[in-house]
Amino acid sequence: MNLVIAPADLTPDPFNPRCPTRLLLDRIADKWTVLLLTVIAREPVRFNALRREVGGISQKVLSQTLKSLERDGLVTRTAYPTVPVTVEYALTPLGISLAATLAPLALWAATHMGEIGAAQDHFDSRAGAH
Amino acid sequence: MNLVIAPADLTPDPFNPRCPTRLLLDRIADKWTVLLLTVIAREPVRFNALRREVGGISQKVLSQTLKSLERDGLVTRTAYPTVPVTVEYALTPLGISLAATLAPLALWAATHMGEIGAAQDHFDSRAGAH
DNA sequence: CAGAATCCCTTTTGATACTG
DNA sequence: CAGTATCAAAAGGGATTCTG
Repeated sequence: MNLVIAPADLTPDPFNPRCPTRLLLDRIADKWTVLLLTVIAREPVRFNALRREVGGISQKVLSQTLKSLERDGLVTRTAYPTVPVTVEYALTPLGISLAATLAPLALWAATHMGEIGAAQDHFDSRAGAH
Repeated sequence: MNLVIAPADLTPDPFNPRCPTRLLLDRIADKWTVLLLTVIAREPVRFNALRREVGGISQKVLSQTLKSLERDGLVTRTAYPTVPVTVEYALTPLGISLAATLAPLALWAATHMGEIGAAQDHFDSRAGAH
């Protein structure tokens, strides 16, 4: 049984640490990046509003992550000269396309996380059995 | 006391640290999990072959990650009583469905990583300009 | 071959305090 | 409001050694 999830030329060689998939994963596979991307995708949002929406993230980490996203061309940062200053984060077209690619993941999670939890319980009960 | 659990939604509330998307990301958003999933998806594979295919991963981390994947019900581990023993890892149906959901990401990476690199160069050159 | 165990270092993350 | 600076804690990850 051989599951082909993409044409041969679209499954880059993990042999090569420089394959695009690895480069992308090294960038977005952290605790917050994907989550921030999906939240900003809903609508442009300000710093502290974003922080409240994503419960549990510290100022520092939010700031760092947003800076990385901006550097990667996925997010724009717009400062308005109000008093006090307000800053709005939004997705770039590139960010929109990545968020769209990531979106099915949220659906998968909502559908299948229960199965994962059940598998964990089963595994743990068997491990503890002896 | 009447607790209403939100129905499965395409955009779950990141407000709640227990939303399925966050739970899934906390599990798979690390350096190797997604990569291993996509490699095993191609065909069942043995431990050291897997390690060679995914260059750069240590025995310890490969072992740990595979154990987590097995615990989550995403991967099966089958030991054959050969001498020496051979162990084959394959995806479960759940793992196959997750790998299929993740697959478009590899295509996105192949298509757009160049743009991210260009954005980084642009950002860095502007930052260094003053 | 397929790991488990150990040691150790690096990166990530968080808490707290302070600034324009 | 939107951050930065600093310190401390924790997790992640790697190199090496050993075993059934």
